[in-house]
Amino acid sequence: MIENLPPNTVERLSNYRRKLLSYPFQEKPFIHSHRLAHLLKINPAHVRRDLMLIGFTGDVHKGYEIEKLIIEIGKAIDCQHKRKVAFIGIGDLGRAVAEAFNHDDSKLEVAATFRLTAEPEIQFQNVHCYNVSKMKQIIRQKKIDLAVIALPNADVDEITKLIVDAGVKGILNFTSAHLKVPETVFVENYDMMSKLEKLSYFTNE
Amino acid sequence: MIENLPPNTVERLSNYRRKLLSYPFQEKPFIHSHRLAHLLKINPAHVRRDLMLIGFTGDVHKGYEIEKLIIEIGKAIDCQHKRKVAFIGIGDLGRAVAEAFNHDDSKLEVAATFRLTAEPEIQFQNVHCYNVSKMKQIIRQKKIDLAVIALPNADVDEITKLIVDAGVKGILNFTSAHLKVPETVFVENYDMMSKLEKLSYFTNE
DNA sequence: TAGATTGTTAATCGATTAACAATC
DNA sequence: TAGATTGTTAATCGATTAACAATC
Repeated sequence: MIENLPPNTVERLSNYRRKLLSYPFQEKPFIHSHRLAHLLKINPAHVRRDLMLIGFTGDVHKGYEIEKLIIEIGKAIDCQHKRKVAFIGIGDLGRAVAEAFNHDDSKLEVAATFRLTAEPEIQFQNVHCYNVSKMKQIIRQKKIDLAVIALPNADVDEITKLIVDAGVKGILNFTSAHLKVPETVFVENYDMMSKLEKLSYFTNE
Repeated sequence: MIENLPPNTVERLSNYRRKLLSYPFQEKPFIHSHRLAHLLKINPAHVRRDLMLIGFTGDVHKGYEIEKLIIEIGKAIDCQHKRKVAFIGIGDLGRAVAEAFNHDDSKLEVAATFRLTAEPEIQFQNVHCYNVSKMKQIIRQKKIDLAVIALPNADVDEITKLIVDAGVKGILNFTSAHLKVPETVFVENYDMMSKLEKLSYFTNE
Protein backbone atom coordinates (compact mmCIF):
# COMPACT_ATOMS: atom_id res chain seq x y z
CA MET A 1 0.00 0.00 0.00
CA ILE A 2 1.14 3.51 -0.79
CA GLU A 3 0.49 5.81 2.14
CA ASN A 4 -1.04 9.27 2.23
CA LEU A 5 -2.86 9.13 -1.07
CA PRO A 6 -5.62 11.78 -1.23
CA PRO A 7 -9.08 10.25 -0.64
CA ASN A 8 -10.36 11.22 -4.06
CA THR A 9 -7.34 9.70 -5.74
CA VAL A 10 -8.01 6.40 -3.97
CA GLU A 11 -11.56 6.45 -5.23
CA ARG A 12 -10.51 7.23 -8.78
CA LEU A 13 -7.84 4.54 -8.79
CA SER A 14 -10.55 2.08 -7.82
CA ASN A 15 -12.63 3.35 -10.72
CA TYR A 16 -9.75 3.10 -13.19
CA ARG A 17 -9.17 -0.50 -12.23
CA ARG A 18 -12.81 -1.49 -12.46
CA LYS A 19 -13.16 0.14 -15.85
CA LEU A 20 -9.97 -1.48 -17.11
CA LEU A 21 -10.97 -4.93 -15.87
CA SER A 22 -13.91 -4.78 -18.26
CA TYR A 23 -11.78 -3.33 -21.07
CA PRO A 24 -10.66 -5.65 -23.89
CA PHE A 25 -6.99 -5.44 -22.95
CA GLN A 26 -6.22 -8.78 -24.55
CA GLU A 27 -6.64 -7.09 -27.94
CA LYS A 28 -5.71 -3.56 -26.94
CA PRO A 29 -3.06 -3.85 -24.22
CA PHE A 30 -2.34 -0.11 -23.98
CA ILE A 31 -4.49 2.93 -23.22
CA HIS A 32 -3.82 6.68 -23.37
CA SER A 33 -4.72 9.03 -20.53
CA HIS A 34 -7.28 10.89 -22.62
CA ARG A 35 -9.01 7.65 -23.57
CA LEU A 36 -9.31 6.44 -19.99
CA ALA A 37 -10.38 9.91 -18.90
CA HIS A 38 -13.06 9.92 -21.55
CA LEU A 39 -14.46 6.59 -20.35
CA LEU A 40 -14.79 8.01 -16.84
CA LYS A 41 -15.86 11.49 -17.91
CA ILE A 42 -12.97 13.19 -16.17
CA ASN A 43 -10.00 15.32 -17.18
CA PRO A 44 -6.95 13.60 -18.74
CA ALA A 45 -4.61 15.53 -16.46
CA HIS A 46 -6.35 13.88 -13.56
CA VAL A 47 -5.50 10.42 -14.80
CA ARG A 48 -1.86 11.32 -15.35
CA ARG A 49 -1.59 12.99 -11.98
CA ASP A 50 -3.15 10.06 -10.11
CA LEU A 51 -0.85 7.58 -11.82
CA MET A 52 2.10 9.79 -11.05
CA LEU A 53 1.14 9.62 -7.37
CA ILE A 54 1.43 5.84 -7.41
CA GLY A 55 4.63 6.02 -9.44
CA PHE A 56 3.25 4.33 -12.54
CA THR A 57 4.73 5.41 -15.82
CA GLY A 58 3.50 5.01 -19.36
CA ASP A 59 5.02 5.00 -22.80
CA VAL A 60 5.04 8.37 -24.47
CA HIS A 61 3.66 6.80 -27.63
CA LYS A 62 1.74 3.72 -26.61
CA GLY A 63 0.29 5.04 -23.37
CA TYR A 64 -0.19 2.90 -20.24
CA GLU A 65 0.08 -0.89 -20.21
CA ILE A 66 -3.27 -1.96 -18.86
CA GLU A 67 -2.40 -5.30 -17.32
CA LYS A 68 0.50 -3.83 -15.38
CA LEU A 69 -1.56 -0.83 -14.36
CA ILE A 70 -4.25 -3.04 -12.85
CA ILE A 71 -1.59 -4.78 -10.79
CA GLU A 72 0.03 -1.54 -9.65
CA ILE A 73 -3.30 -0.06 -8.58
CA GLY A 74 -3.78 -3.18 -6.47
CA LYS A 75 -0.39 -2.67 -4.84
CA ALA A 76 -1.24 0.96 -4.14
CA ILE A 77 -4.69 0.67 -2.59
CA ASP A 78 -5.40 -2.96 -1.62
CA CYS A 79 -4.71 -4.43 1.77
CA GLN A 80 -2.56 -7.53 2.12
CA HIS A 81 -5.28 -9.77 3.44
CA LYS A 82 -8.87 -10.17 2.33
CA ARG A 83 -11.34 -7.86 4.00
CA LYS A 84 -14.89 -8.86 4.70
CA VAL A 85 -17.94 -6.67 4.31
CA ALA A 86 -21.38 -6.97 5.91
CA PHE A 87 -24.53 -5.44 4.44
CA ILE A 88 -27.12 -4.52 7.02
CA GLY A 89 -30.63 -3.86 5.78
CA ILE A 90 -29.96 -3.36 2.09
CA GLY A 91 -30.69 -6.62 0.36
CA ASP A 92 -30.89 -5.86 -3.36
CA LEU A 93 -27.95 -3.53 -3.64
CA GLY A 94 -25.91 -5.71 -1.34
CA ARG A 95 -26.29 -8.68 -3.63
CA ALA A 96 -25.29 -6.66 -6.68
CA VAL A 97 -22.10 -5.52 -4.98
CA ALA A 98 -21.41 -9.05 -3.75
CA GLU A 99 -21.43 -10.21 -7.35
CA ALA A 100 -19.20 -7.40 -8.49
CA PHE A 101 -16.54 -8.33 -5.93
CA ASN A 102 -16.81 -11.95 -6.96
CA HIS A 103 -13.55 -12.21 -8.93
CA ASP A 104 -10.42 -13.99 -7.79
CA ASP A 105 -8.06 -11.16 -7.01
CA SER A 106 -10.53 -8.86 -5.28
CA LYS A 107 -9.44 -8.14 -1.73
CA LEU A 108 -13.01 -7.38 -0.70
CA GLU A 109 -15.67 -9.96 -0.11
CA VAL A 110 -19.28 -9.66 0.97
CA ALA A 111 -19.30 -12.15 3.83
CA ALA A 112 -22.85 -11.73 5.10
CA THR A 113 -26.01 -9.70 4.81
CA PHE A 114 -28.47 -9.00 7.61
CA ARG A 115 -32.03 -7.85 7.80
CA LEU A 116 -34.44 -6.79 10.49
CA THR A 117 -37.48 -8.79 9.46
CA ALA A 118 -38.18 -12.25 10.77
CA GLU A 119 -38.52 -13.76 7.31
CA PRO A 120 -36.69 -17.02 6.74
CA GLU A 121 -32.97 -16.70 6.16
CA ILE A 122 -31.93 -17.02 2.54
CA GLN A 123 -28.84 -17.87 0.61
CA PHE A 124 -27.89 -15.91 -2.48
CA GLN A 125 -24.89 -17.02 -4.49
CA ASN A 126 -22.40 -17.59 -1.68
CA VAL A 127 -23.85 -14.93 0.60
CA HIS A 128 -26.07 -15.84 3.50
CA CYS A 129 -28.73 -13.45 4.76
CA TYR A 130 -29.14 -13.59 8.53
CA ASN A 131 -31.50 -12.00 10.97
CA VAL A 132 -29.88 -9.07 12.83
CA SER A 133 -30.24 -10.88 16.13
CA LYS A 134 -27.26 -13.02 15.13
CA MET A 135 -25.18 -10.11 13.95
CA LYS A 136 -22.68 -9.68 16.76
CA GLN A 137 -21.90 -13.36 16.80
CA ILE A 138 -21.49 -13.64 13.03
CA ILE A 139 -19.35 -10.51 12.66
CA ARG A 140 -17.00 -11.74 15.39
CA GLN A 141 -16.88 -15.25 14.05
CA LYS A 142 -16.24 -14.29 10.42
CA LYS A 143 -13.92 -11.43 11.40
CA ILE A 144 -15.86 -8.90 9.36
CA ASP A 145 -14.06 -5.53 9.00
CA LEU A 146 -16.42 -3.26 7.09
CA ALA A 147 -20.16 -2.64 7.15
CA VAL A 148 -22.77 -0.90 5.05
CA ILE A 149 -25.82 0.13 7.04
CA ALA A 150 -29.15 1.25 5.65
CA LEU A 151 -31.80 0.96 8.30
CA PRO A 152 -34.72 2.89 9.69
CA ASN A 153 -33.16 5.62 11.81
CA ALA A 154 -34.75 4.32 14.99
CA ASP A 155 -32.38 1.40 15.46
CA VAL A 156 -29.16 2.99 14.28
CA ASP A 157 -27.40 3.81 17.55
CA GLU A 158 -27.92 0.36 18.98
CA ILE A 159 -26.78 -1.39 15.81
CA THR A 160 -23.73 0.86 15.46
CA LYS A 161 -22.58 0.13 18.98
CA LEU A 162 -23.05 -3.56 18.39
CA ILE A 163 -21.03 -3.78 15.18
CA VAL A 164 -18.23 -1.57 16.50
CA ASP A 165 -17.98 -3.77 19.59
CA ALA A 166 -17.84 -6.77 17.30
CA GLY A 167 -14.81 -5.35 15.52
CA VAL A 168 -15.98 -3.35 12.49
CA LYS A 169 -13.44 -0.63 11.54
CA GLY A 170 -15.20 1.14 8.67
CA ILE A 171 -18.83 1.99 7.98
CA LEU A 172 -20.72 3.26 4.95
CA ASN A 173 -23.68 4.97 6.54
CA PHE A 174 -26.85 5.38 4.47
CA THR A 175 -29.02 6.49 7.35
CA SER A 176 -29.59 10.16 8.15
CA ALA A 177 -28.20 9.69 11.65
CA HIS A 178 -24.76 10.91 12.66
CA LEU A 179 -23.10 7.85 14.10
CA LYS A 180 -21.43 7.76 17.48
CA VAL A 181 -18.20 5.88 16.96
CA PRO A 182 -14.71 5.90 18.47
CA GLU A 183 -12.09 7.88 16.57
CA THR A 184 -10.51 4.72 15.24
CA VAL A 185 -13.59 3.90 13.18
CA PHE A 186 -13.83 5.46 9.72
CA VAL A 187 -17.33 6.55 8.72
CA GLU A 188 -18.44 7.69 5.29
CA ASN A 189 -21.91 9.19 5.19
CA TYR A 190 -24.31 9.18 2.30
CA ASP A 191 -27.67 10.76 2.88
CA MET A 192 -29.99 9.99 0.02
CA MET A 193 -32.56 12.52 1.18
CA SER A 194 -30.18 15.43 0.93
CA LYS A 195 -28.82 14.16 -2.40
CA LEU A 196 -32.36 14.11 -3.76
CA GLU A 197 -33.07 17.61 -2.49
CA LYS A 198 -29.84 18.74 -4.10
CA LEU A 199 -30.89 17.04 -7.35
CA SER A 200 -34.19 18.84 -7.12
CA TYR A 201 -32.47 22.20 -6.58
CA PHE A 202 -30.07 21.80 -9.51
CA THR A 203 -32.67 20.56 -11.99
CA ASN A 204 -35.03 23.45 -11.44
CA GLU A 205 -35.26 24.74 -15.02
CA MET B 1 -35.42 29.57 -4.60
CA ILE B 2 -32.12 31.33 -4.06
CA GLU B 3 -29.88 30.93 -7.07
CA ASN B 4 -26.21 29.99 -7.28
CA LEU B 5 -25.89 28.37 -3.90
CA PRO B 6 -22.82 26.13 -3.76
CA PRO B 7 -23.74 22.42 -4.10
CA ASN B 8 -22.40 21.52 -0.68
CA THR B 9 -24.34 24.32 0.93
CA VAL B 10 -27.57 23.01 -0.60
CA GLU B 11 -26.85 19.58 0.82
CA ARG B 12 -26.09 20.94 4.25
CA LEU B 13 -29.20 23.12 4.30
CA SER B 14 -31.20 19.98 3.60
CA ASN B 15 -29.45 18.31 6.52
CA TYR B 16 -30.07 21.23 8.86
CA ARG B 17 -33.76 21.15 8.08
CA ARG B 18 -34.09 17.42 8.54
CA LYS B 19 -32.27 17.53 11.85
CA LEU B 20 -34.35 20.48 13.04
CA LEU B 21 -37.63 18.85 12.05
CA SER B 22 -36.86 16.11 14.57
CA TYR B 23 -35.68 18.61 17.19
CA PRO B 24 -38.02 19.48 20.09
CA PHE B 25 -38.48 23.07 18.96
CA GLN B 26 -41.82 23.36 20.72
CA GLU B 27 -39.95 23.44 24.01
CA LYS B 28 -36.67 24.87 22.75
CA PRO B 29 -37.54 27.29 19.94
CA PHE B 30 -33.98 28.61 19.43
CA ILE B 31 -30.67 26.97 18.62
CA HIS B 32 -27.08 28.27 18.52
CA SER B 33 -24.75 27.62 15.61
CA HIS B 34 -22.40 25.53 17.71
CA ARG B 35 -25.23 23.34 18.93
CA LEU B 36 -26.54 22.64 15.43
CA ALA B 37 -22.99 22.11 14.20
CA HIS B 38 -22.40 19.62 16.98
CA LEU B 39 -25.49 17.61 16.04
CA LEU B 40 -24.20 17.33 12.47
CA LYS B 41 -20.54 16.93 13.39
CA ILE B 42 -19.45 19.96 11.43
CA ASN B 43 -17.82 23.30 12.15
CA PRO B 44 -19.97 26.11 13.67
CA ALA B 45 -18.57 28.60 11.17
CA HIS B 46 -20.04 26.44 8.46
CA VAL B 47 -23.52 26.76 9.85
CA ARG B 48 -23.25 30.53 10.17
CA ARG B 49 -21.81 30.88 6.70
CA ASP B 50 -24.51 28.74 5.08
CA LEU B 51 -27.27 30.68 6.82
CA MET B 52 -25.63 33.94 5.79
CA LEU B 53 -25.80 32.75 2.17
CA ILE B 54 -29.57 32.39 2.41
CA GLY B 55 -29.84 35.69 4.27
CA PHE B 56 -31.12 34.21 7.51
CA THR B 57 -30.16 36.05 10.66
CA GLY B 58 -30.21 34.96 14.26
CA ASP B 59 -30.30 36.64 17.60
CA VAL B 60 -26.92 37.34 19.10
CA HIS B 61 -28.04 35.87 22.40
CA LYS B 62 -30.81 33.41 21.66
CA GLY B 63 -29.41 32.03 18.42
CA TYR B 64 -31.57 31.02 15.45
CA GLU B 65 -35.35 30.64 15.62
CA ILE B 66 -35.90 27.09 14.48
CA GLU B 67 -39.40 27.29 13.10
CA LYS B 68 -38.54 30.30 10.95
CA LEU B 69 -35.29 28.71 9.86
CA ILE B 70 -37.07 25.60 8.61
CA ILE B 71 -39.34 27.81 6.52
CA GLU B 72 -36.48 29.89 5.12
CA ILE B 73 -34.51 26.80 4.12
CA GLY B 74 -37.58 25.68 2.22
CA LYS B 75 -37.74 29.02 0.41
CA ALA B 76 -34.06 28.74 -0.45
CA ILE B 77 -33.83 25.22 -1.81
CA ASP B 78 -37.31 23.85 -2.55
CA CYS B 79 -39.06 24.10 -5.88
CA GLN B 80 -42.48 25.68 -6.14
CA HIS B 81 -44.28 22.55 -7.21
CA LYS B 82 -44.00 19.01 -5.91
CA ARG B 83 -41.38 16.87 -7.58
CA LYS B 84 -41.78 13.17 -8.06
CA VAL B 85 -39.09 10.55 -7.65
CA ALA B 86 -38.86 7.04 -9.06
CA PHE B 87 -36.75 4.28 -7.53
CA ILE B 88 -35.53 1.75 -10.04
CA GLY B 89 -34.22 -1.53 -8.67
CA ILE B 90 -33.67 -0.56 -5.06
CA GLY B 91 -36.69 -1.72 -3.11
CA ASP B 92 -35.71 -1.61 0.55
CA LEU B 93 -33.93 1.69 0.58
CA GLY B 94 -36.54 3.22 -1.70
CA ARG B 95 -39.28 2.46 0.78
CA ALA B 96 -37.30 3.95 3.65
CA VAL B 97 -36.83 7.19 1.74
CA ALA B 98 -40.48 7.21 0.70
CA GLU B 99 -41.43 7.20 4.37
CA ALA B 100 -38.99 9.92 5.22
CA PHE B 101 -40.50 12.25 2.60
CA ASN B 102 -43.94 11.43 3.85
CA HIS B 103 -44.67 14.69 5.65
CA ASP B 104 -47.00 17.40 4.47
CA ASP B 105 -44.68 20.17 3.43
CA SER B 106 -42.08 18.04 1.69
CA LYS B 107 -41.72 19.01 -1.96
CA LEU B 108 -40.41 15.58 -2.85
CA GLU B 109 -42.52 12.49 -3.17
CA VAL B 110 -41.65 8.93 -4.10
CA ALA B 111 -44.22 8.33 -6.80
CA ALA B 112 -43.27 4.84 -7.94
CA THR B 113 -40.73 2.08 -7.60
CA PHE B 114 -39.74 -0.37 -10.30
CA ARG B 115 -38.01 -3.71 -10.37
CA LEU B 116 -36.67 -6.04 -13.00
CA THR B 117 -38.08 -9.30 -11.72
CA ALA B 118 -41.42 -10.62 -12.82
CA GLU B 119 -42.70 -11.04 -9.27
CA PRO B 120 -46.19 -9.75 -8.62
CA GLU B 121 -46.48 -6.01 -8.22
CA ILE B 122 -46.80 -4.84 -4.65
CA GLN B 123 -48.08 -1.81 -2.83
CA PHE B 124 -46.16 -0.38 0.12
CA GLN B 125 -47.67 2.49 2.03
CA ASN B 126 -48.77 4.67 -0.86
CA VAL B 127 -46.02 3.57 -3.22
CA HIS B 128 -46.68 1.07 -5.93
CA CYS B 129 -43.95 -1.23 -7.20
CA TYR B 130 -44.19 -1.86 -10.94
CA ASN B 131 -42.35 -4.06 -13.35
CA VAL B 132 -39.83 -2.09 -15.44
CA SER B 133 -41.70 -2.94 -18.61
CA LYS B 134 -44.26 -0.30 -17.64
CA MET B 135 -41.69 2.29 -16.73
CA LYS B 136 -41.85 4.67 -19.68
CA GLN B 137 -45.60 4.82 -19.54
CA ILE B 138 -45.77 5.40 -15.79
CA ILE B 139 -43.03 8.05 -15.71
CA ARG B 140 -44.78 10.01 -18.45
CA GLN B 141 -48.18 9.61 -16.93
CA LYS B 142 -47.18 10.60 -13.40
CA LYS B 143 -44.80 13.32 -14.63
CA ILE B 144 -41.87 11.94 -12.67
CA ASP B 145 -38.84 14.30 -12.57
CA LEU B 146 -36.12 12.48 -10.69
CA ALA B 147 -34.87 8.90 -10.60
CA VAL B 148 -32.62 6.75 -8.48
CA ILE B 149 -31.18 3.81 -10.37
CA ALA B 150 -29.43 0.79 -8.89
CA LEU B 151 -29.40 -2.01 -11.39
CA PRO B 152 -27.06 -4.66 -12.74
CA ASN B 153 -24.74 -2.76 -15.09
CA ALA B 154 -25.90 -4.72 -18.12
CA ASP B 155 -29.21 -2.91 -18.52
CA VAL B 156 -28.14 0.59 -17.60
CA ASP B 157 -27.79 2.26 -20.99
CA GLU B 158 -31.16 1.10 -22.19
CA ILE B 159 -32.93 2.11 -18.99
CA THR B 160 -31.22 5.51 -18.92
CA LYS B 161 -32.30 6.32 -22.44
CA LEU B 162 -35.82 5.26 -21.63
CA ILE B 163 -36.22 7.40 -18.51
CA VAL B 164 -34.59 10.44 -20.09
CA ASP B 165 -36.95 10.14 -23.04
CA ALA B 166 -39.83 9.91 -20.61
CA GLY B 167 -38.85 13.25 -19.05
CA VAL B 168 -36.54 12.59 -16.10
CA LYS B 169 -34.26 15.59 -15.41
CA GLY B 170 -32.08 14.33 -12.58
CA ILE B 171 -30.59 10.94 -11.75
CA LEU B 172 -28.88 9.47 -8.71
CA ASN B 173 -26.76 6.75 -10.25
CA PHE B 174 -25.72 3.83 -8.06
CA THR B 175 -24.37 1.72 -10.89
CA SER B 176 -20.71 1.72 -11.88
CA ALA B 177 -21.59 2.82 -15.40
CA HIS B 178 -21.03 6.35 -16.64
CA LEU B 179 -24.39 7.38 -17.99
CA LYS B 180 -24.91 8.81 -21.42
CA VAL B 181 -27.29 11.71 -20.96
CA PRO B 182 -27.95 15.07 -22.64
CA GLU B 183 -26.35 18.07 -20.97
CA THR B 184 -29.67 19.18 -19.56
CA VAL B 185 -29.86 16.13 -17.30
CA PHE B 186 -28.12 16.36 -13.93
CA VAL B 187 -26.41 13.14 -12.83
CA GLU B 188 -24.94 12.44 -9.42
CA ASN B 189 -22.86 9.28 -9.24
CA TYR B 190 -22.32 7.10 -6.24
CA ASP B 191 -20.23 4.03 -6.76
CA MET B 192 -20.44 1.77 -3.75
CA MET B 193 -17.56 -0.39 -4.94
CA SER B 194 -15.07 2.46 -4.95
CA LYS B 195 -16.41 3.77 -1.63
CA LEU B 196 -15.80 0.35 -0.09
CA GLU B 197 -12.29 0.18 -1.53
CA LYS B 198 -11.65 3.64 -0.14
CA LEU B 199 -12.99 2.49 3.25
CA SER B 200 -10.66 -0.48 3.08
CA TYR B 201 -7.69 1.76 2.29
CA PHE B 202 -8.34 4.21 5.11
CA THR B 203 -9.00 1.57 7.77
CA ASN B 204 -5.78 -0.33 7.17
CA GLU B 205 -4.32 -0.31 10.73
C1' DT C 1 11.44 14.66 -38.51
C1' DA C 2 6.83 16.39 -36.98
C1' DG C 3 3.46 15.61 -33.91
C1' DA C 4 1.50 13.61 -30.08
C1' DT C 5 1.73 12.06 -25.28
C1' DT C 6 3.71 11.74 -20.86
C1' DG C 7 5.21 13.49 -16.22
C1' DT C 8 5.21 17.36 -13.39
C1' DT C 9 4.79 22.02 -11.78
C1' DA C 10 2.11 26.00 -11.34
C1' DA C 11 -2.36 28.23 -11.53
C1' DT C 12 -7.04 28.03 -10.58
C1' DC C 13 -11.01 26.96 -8.32
C1' DG C 14 -14.01 25.87 -4.58
C1' DA C 15 -14.81 24.50 0.01
C1' DT C 16 -13.63 24.80 4.89
C1' DT C 17 -12.15 27.11 8.88
C1' DA C 18 -10.09 30.91 11.61
C1' DA C 19 -10.54 35.34 13.22
C1' DC C 20 -12.70 39.24 14.93
C1' DA C 21 -15.57 43.57 15.02
C1' DA C 22 -20.25 44.42 16.11
C1' DT C 23 -23.86 43.44 19.10
C1' DC C 24 -26.71 43.00 23.11
C1' DT D 1 -21.10 45.53 32.39
C1' DA D 2 -18.69 41.18 31.02
C1' DG D 3 -19.04 37.55 28.17
C1' DA D 4 -20.87 35.06 24.56
C1' DT D 5 -22.68 34.74 19.87
C1' DT D 6 -23.55 36.38 15.37
C1' DG D 7 -22.31 37.91 10.59
C1' DT D 8 -18.62 38.40 7.55
C1' DT D 9 -14.05 38.69 5.72
C1' DA D 10 -9.68 36.71 5.19
C1' DA D 11 -6.70 32.69 5.45
C1' DT D 12 -6.13 28.00 4.75
C1' DC D 13 -6.62 23.77 2.73
C1' DG D 14 -7.34 20.44 -0.80
C1' DA D 15 -8.78 19.17 -5.27
C1' DT D 16 -8.91 20.10 -10.18
C1' DT D 17 -7.09 21.74 -14.37
C1' DA D 18 -3.83 24.27 -17.40
C1' DA D 19 0.53 24.48 -19.25
C1' DC D 20 4.65 22.91 -21.08
C1' DA D 21 9.41 20.86 -21.27
C1' DA D 22 11.03 16.32 -22.21
C1' DT D 23 10.56 12.41 -24.92
C1' DC D 24 10.40 9.32 -28.76
